[in-house]
Amino acid sequence: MSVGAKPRYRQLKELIIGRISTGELQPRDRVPSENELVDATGVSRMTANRALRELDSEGYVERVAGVGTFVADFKAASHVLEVRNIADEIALRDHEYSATVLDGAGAPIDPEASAALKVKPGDSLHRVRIVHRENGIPIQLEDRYVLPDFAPDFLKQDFDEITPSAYLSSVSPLQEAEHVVRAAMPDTQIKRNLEMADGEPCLVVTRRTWAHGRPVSFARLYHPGSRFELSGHYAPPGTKVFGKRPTSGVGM
Amino acid sequence: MSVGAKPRYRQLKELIIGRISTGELQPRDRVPSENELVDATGVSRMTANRALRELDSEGYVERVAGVGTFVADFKAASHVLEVRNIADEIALRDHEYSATVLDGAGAPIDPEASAALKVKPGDSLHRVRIVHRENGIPIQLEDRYVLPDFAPDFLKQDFDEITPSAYLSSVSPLQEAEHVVRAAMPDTQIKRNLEMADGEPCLVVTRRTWAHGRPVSFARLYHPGSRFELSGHYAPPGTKVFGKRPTSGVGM
DNA sequence: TAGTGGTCTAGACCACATA
DNA sequence: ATGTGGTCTAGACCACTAT
Repeated sequence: MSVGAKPRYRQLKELIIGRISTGELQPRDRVPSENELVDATGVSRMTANRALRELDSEGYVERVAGVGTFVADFKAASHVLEVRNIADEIALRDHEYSATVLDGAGAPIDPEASAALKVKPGDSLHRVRIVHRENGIPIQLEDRYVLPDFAPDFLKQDFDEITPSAYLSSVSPLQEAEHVVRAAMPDTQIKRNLEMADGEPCLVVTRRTWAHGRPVSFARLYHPGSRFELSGHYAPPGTKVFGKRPTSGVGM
Repeated sequence: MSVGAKPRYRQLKELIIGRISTGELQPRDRVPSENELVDATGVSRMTANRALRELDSEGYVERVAGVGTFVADFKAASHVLEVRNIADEIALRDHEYSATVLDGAGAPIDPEASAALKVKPGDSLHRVRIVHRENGIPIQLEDRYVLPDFAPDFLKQDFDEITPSAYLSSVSPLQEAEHVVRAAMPDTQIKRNLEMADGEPCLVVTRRTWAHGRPVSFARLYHPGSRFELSGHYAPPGTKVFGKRPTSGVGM
C-alpha cells in the first residue's frame, strides 16, 4: 500500500459503512460476500474476511456461516448511560471537589447491604458516609459498606484526600459492577446533609462491585434531584464503550 | 483442528485471559509477543496476531507497535446503564403490555423540544402522549415529539399496536441517541395518569434520537419512582455491549 | 540491529446452507 | 453441487521502537 493510504481492510469497511449510512444498504440487506469483495476489489480473501469480521463484531453486520453477511438491525444494540465516579465527574467539569465524612458510628447495618455482600445480617461491615461537594455544594451522599477482609484498612483512610472508590480500586482492580438507579424521596437526615429543598426528590444510585470473584462493596449514592443528572450518548456500532477509553476512571 | 475443539486463536485468548484473571498477569504487565506465542504454541503468526488483536479490541490488552502488548488498565472502562424500550422491558419480564394514547391535541409545544430538534419555537411538531402499562399498571408516560418531515404519517399510527419507538425505527434505523436521567416531582396531570401516590417522585428519562444525521425525535419518559428502576451490569472487557446482543431493542 | 506490531497474500480445509 | 463463512498457514514487507 502507498504511504499515507489506509489499510485495505479499513477501506473495505468504510466502503460498506458508507453504503449503509447512505441507505443504499438497508438493514437485513445482503452485503457482498468475501469472494465478491475479492473479485471486486482485488484484495485477498483474508483481507475481505477481516473487514467483514470486524464489521460483525462492531455490530454493523451479522454473518451467518453458509448463508451470507447482512446489514444488522440496529435494534440489536442497547442504550447506555455512564455512571461515573463523582470526583471524576466534578474534575471533568473543572470544578472544585470537596468532601465531608459524616459520623456514622453506631449506625445499624442495612440488611440490604448484608444481603448484597452475601454476609450474615449480623456480621460487621466497614461503613462510611460521605458528602461529596462540587464548588462547595453538596451533590452526593455516599453510604458505603465494604467487606472488612477485602480492605482491612478501609476505615483508616482519609476520605478527604482519597475517595472510597479510588481507595478500593487501589486495593484491587474492579472486576464487575452492578447498578440500579431510582428516584426516591430522601429521609430527613439525607435531605439535611444534601441541603435539599422541601419536596425535592433524590436520584439514588445503588452500586455493587466485585473483586476476586465476589461482591466486596455496596454503596448507595444519593443525589439532589435538582442538581444532578445522568447522561449518556449512544452512537451506533463503531464507537466503543469498553476498552481504549481516555475518559474517567471506573467507580468502585 | 479436531472436532469439537475450539479454534486456536480462541484458545490463545482464553489462555491469556486466564492469566489475567488469576492475577498472574497484572495490569501493565507485558503479554507474550506474537512471535513468542508462535514459538510457544506452534500456531502461525497470523493466528497469534488475531488472538492478541481481538484481546486488544475487547479491552483486555493494549498493543503498541514496536514495543509490545500489555495488560490493560481496567480503569479505562466506564460503567453503563441500559435504557430499554419500555415494551421490550415488559416483554422481557413476561408481563402483559398495554398502552393508552392520551388526548394531546392543542397542548403547547415544549420549547425544549423545539430546541432539541433544532426547529424554530413556533414550528409544528408531531406529538403524542402515551401511558404504557405493565399488567395494567401505569409504568411510563411518554411525551414525544417527532419531526414531521421525518415521519409524516406518525400521527396516523395506532399506538395501541405499535410503540412510537418501534414505528420510528421502522421508518429509518436509529443512528444516534442521547439520554438524560433525572429525578423530579410530577405535575398533577402526570401524577394522575401514572396513578402515583402523593409525594412520590418520578424517574424522568429524556431521550433524543438521530437519523439521517439530524435529531428527529425528542421524548420525555416519566416513570413512577416506586415502580421503576434502571439497572446495569458491568463486566470488564470481553462482555460486549454493542453488537451481537440477543436482548431487547433500542429505543427511538 | 533486532524485536514489535500492522498488514497482506494465495493458497488450503472445514462445516454448514441452499438449491 | 455450489456458495458461504470460519479457520489456519507460511511466508512477506512495512513502520516503528529500543538498544
